[in-house]
Amino acid sequence: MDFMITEVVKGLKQLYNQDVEESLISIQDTRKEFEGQATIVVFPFVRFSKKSPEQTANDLGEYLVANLEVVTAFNVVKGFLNLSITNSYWMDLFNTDLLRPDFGKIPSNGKKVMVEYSSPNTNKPLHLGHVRNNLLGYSVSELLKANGSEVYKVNLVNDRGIHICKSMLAWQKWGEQETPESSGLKGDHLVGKYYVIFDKEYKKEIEALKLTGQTEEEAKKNAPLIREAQAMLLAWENGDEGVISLWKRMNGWVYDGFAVTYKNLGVDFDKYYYESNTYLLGKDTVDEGLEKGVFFKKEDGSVWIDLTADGLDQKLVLRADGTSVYITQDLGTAQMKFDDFGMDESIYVVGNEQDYHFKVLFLILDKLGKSWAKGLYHLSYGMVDLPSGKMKSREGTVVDADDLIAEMVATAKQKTEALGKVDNFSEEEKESLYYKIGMGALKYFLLKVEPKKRLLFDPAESIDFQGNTGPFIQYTHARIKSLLSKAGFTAGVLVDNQIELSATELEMIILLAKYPAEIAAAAKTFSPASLANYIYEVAKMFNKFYHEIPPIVKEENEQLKQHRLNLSWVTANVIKDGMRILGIEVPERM
RNA sequence: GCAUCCAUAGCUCAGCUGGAUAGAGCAACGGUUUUCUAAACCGUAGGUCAUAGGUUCGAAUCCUAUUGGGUGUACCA
Repeated sequence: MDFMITEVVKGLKQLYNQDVEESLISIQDTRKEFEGQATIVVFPFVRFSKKSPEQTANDLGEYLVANLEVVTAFNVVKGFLNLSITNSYWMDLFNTDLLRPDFGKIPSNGKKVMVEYSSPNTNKPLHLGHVRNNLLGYSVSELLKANGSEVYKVNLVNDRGIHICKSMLAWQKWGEQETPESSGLKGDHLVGKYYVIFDKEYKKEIEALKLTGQTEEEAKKNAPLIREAQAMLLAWENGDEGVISLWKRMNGWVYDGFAVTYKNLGVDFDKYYYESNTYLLGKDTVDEGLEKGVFFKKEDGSVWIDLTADGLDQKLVLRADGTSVYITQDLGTAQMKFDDFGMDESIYVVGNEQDYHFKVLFLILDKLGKSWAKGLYHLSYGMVDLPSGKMKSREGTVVDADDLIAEMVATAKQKTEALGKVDNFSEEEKESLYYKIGMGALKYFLLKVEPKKRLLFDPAESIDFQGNTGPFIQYTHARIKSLLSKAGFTAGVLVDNQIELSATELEMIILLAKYPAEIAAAAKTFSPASLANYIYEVAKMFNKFYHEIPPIVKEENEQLKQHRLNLSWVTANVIKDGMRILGIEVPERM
């Protein structure tokens, strides 16, 4: 439609002798109730046309009909100029653009982007909140790749700290040498079990201390368990061999467990970073900031930054004893990541409870004069809520990722079997299909919602297989595949551009043609959700088309048959490719 | 208190840089299968876009205030 904008600019120049920015011209789809396919809003032009909106639209309409061959007619409704465009224009577009095997592939834009996501703690298994993070991180990565960027996916593992020591200590005390092998538990679940035990015992100690007259706060500080955990952390930092080897052993169990969950989720990483390696970073950056006068030192030796002029608070960046806080290592890690990859943009996929932290982090890096600071972006997403309230991992009231996956696959199995369409599938094919459908439902459900919005997850009712869902889209794809094979479709056969198009066929071409623009728009806003909703539109449109025309397989007019198959083929390609970006597989049959 | 995000149909969500009569799905009700997969399609019903102002030819969209909710405001990570 770019040629249309160019022509409108020329027309306005000729009609009213006015130069107009292209951005002032908005071309949109004509609403169904009116004649035409493209609509130009003329209100912005009346200022210089000095005529009524209707008259202005008429002038422009006449100009376009006279000067553009593809525009055959126009009508004016209020300030809206509706243009009728020849079918052959759309057919040419379809033939030369959409039918190309590489339709939807966007050439490289030369940008390097890092996406950091997942970032789990190694003291407990992954839960539903992590699932949202992982799916978002993975699909945003794929989205940016599809838009022509070079993407590095990294996972910064939080493998040290007091919370890790809690699991370790509890295992030491009550674990009786239990291992994943001896217990049959997945490694991350085993470790998580001891994290919960720690919390339970810790709470008991607090209650006991409160009975002796201590306040809640004192009791929390003085409980023997927490003191032991702190001592363990200190020993760890001092390189105590016993603690380190226990740490390695238990972390190993967790990684084995995570590997399984990641595989099931279909996510992967180009590089892992570990906080046990990065937690001392950032002190150089602090020195740098002091030199540049960005930071200042208080009498006690602690280092701060004053952000009150930016509407934020004073923020500690280094303790008086010289040890790091959270933001210290994030400053150092940001520098290290840039030194490693030299990326133009860096996306942090982290929940919205850390909005403030990242605001501060990016602001500090900018004040330090880091040229790359403007390429940093916090992809913030809302929490996943349950009808019963919040998930609390310490209390074990979470929706566990592995349980959820298993449940989804089981539901897919049950629903598929009830439909009785898989009788001629092998056992292996069945298992693979149930997995694809179950995960498709889960992934689509989580991804179709705008990241920054909170998401309500009702295990009993939320996951559906009808309507705007993953399986609906998968089903549409499978249906097209079945159609193409029954009809003996060959790709790459062009149909004469004079062929008659139905209203739905025309709508489909227009919708499908938007695919590359949809990818670009979704990439720009880091939002898989908009792409997900677009794919749904495509699938819905196909189903409508499929129902309102007679069976294609039996169509005797070869041109018509080939054209309808072409249309189906492009639809299937767009669905498959779009779903791939979302990290969702589409089966060939279901 | 301050900061920040959110509020659209009974429920879950769309609604692009302001554009025409605000759209889907689920749930409810009715219909469609001797023809390519009915996990589909068609129809009915369902709305004061939280409230009140403002800007504009035009506001769900932008601005201000108010209400309700989430999150943050740690020398935790």
